[in-house]
Amino acid sequence: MDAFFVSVELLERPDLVGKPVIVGGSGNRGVVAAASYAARAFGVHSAMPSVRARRLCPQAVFLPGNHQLYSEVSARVMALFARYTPEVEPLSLDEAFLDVTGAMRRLGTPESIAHQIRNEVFAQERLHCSVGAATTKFLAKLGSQAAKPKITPTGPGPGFEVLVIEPGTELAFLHPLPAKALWGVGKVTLEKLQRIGVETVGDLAALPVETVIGAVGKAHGRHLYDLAHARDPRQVEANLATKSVSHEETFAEDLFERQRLDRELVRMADSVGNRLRKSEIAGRTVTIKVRFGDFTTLTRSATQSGPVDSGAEIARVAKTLLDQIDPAPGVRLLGVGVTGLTEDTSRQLTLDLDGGSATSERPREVDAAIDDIRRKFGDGSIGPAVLVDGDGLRVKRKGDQQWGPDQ
DNA sequence: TCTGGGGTCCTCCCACAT
DNA sequence: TCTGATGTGGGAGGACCC
Repeated sequence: MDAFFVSVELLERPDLVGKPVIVGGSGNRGVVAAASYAARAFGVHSAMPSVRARRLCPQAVFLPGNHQLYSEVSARVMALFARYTPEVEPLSLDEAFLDVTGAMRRLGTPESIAHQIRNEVFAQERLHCSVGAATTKFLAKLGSQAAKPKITPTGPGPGFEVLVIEPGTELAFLHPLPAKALWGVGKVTLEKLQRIGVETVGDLAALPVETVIGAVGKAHGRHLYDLAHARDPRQVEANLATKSVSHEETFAEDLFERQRLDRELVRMADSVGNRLRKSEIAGRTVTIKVRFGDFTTLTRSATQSGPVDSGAEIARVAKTLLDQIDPAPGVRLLGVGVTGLTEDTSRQLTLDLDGGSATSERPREVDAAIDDIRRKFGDGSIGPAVLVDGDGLRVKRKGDQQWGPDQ
């Protein structure tokens, strides 16, 4: 999807079409989630600190973003894709891989299918998308990027809309591209590659694989070398299992008090537990993440004997992990996550070696009752008592603060 | 310039078992 | 019984993606 978040917003705000619009965090610690093509002409791009974006383009209209709405639109678009092929692998809210091999006899060439999808997405959602078609996922992705509208100083120019990389032409397309275009080449890897004289994908492809491995490591080097030769054996995989569920937040101001941090942990653990139970999964490893004011970041984790999905249990483990960290320098970001996920949500019975003392474990019925109440009356209807303050109960939901704390 | 949130994957180190 | 090699899982950190 092209400038997805912004495009969804413009459906509600047609008065802003053609103007520089930025979706993202408005606060001093926020970042740009998406920028309209008019804003991009000023050098604004996603992941840029909002402060800088505002400096580059003071006339831009900032919108706070609506993660829930984008998820709903995304789900409808993904459902539309599924009418073409069951092999749909969502990559994010606004991107997906489709394996249309099995649909070609029914629907025509990949190029024809791509146009049909574009037209149908626009007819249904009034949103534009760009499509790349190729024999591998990686090349299809590069194709879709190349097909997007072009950014020029005078505004957006039309793109290819659909770009097919025909079999046999892969290397001619790939090799002139900058090495940064390869999946897995970010700032650090690019510097390592530049040290051995690599600027383009073609430069990398011309080197012996051992040289690439020497520069960036074994697994990474082998992978990049293969991509540079247009070799990408990964299949489109529908129904990929989630591997972790987490919630993290940057605070508007650094926090120093342990009591306040504990409350935030409970809030986040409650959100993570809620999402785990909604997905009917549970995980054995609880991880906390702490980022200090100077941006140094620590993680601490603990693996339990059995899977957990209860907010109270996750919070209990998270608090013991936080005991290992001194918050005195000031905590900028706090996060809680669960990994080692399994669909087996049956709870491990533990030996109570304390002679029957009360533990934090509580019957599953309590969580089940909470879930029922939330289904009927909304997420904010019930929650841990510690989260009740002057404004009532405040719980956290995914996407509540997607792009940084508000102003 | 000053850096969000939700993820995945890889590497290194260490402890422990074989 | 001790020692070294090897495999494995957990923990921590980091790079990268959208």
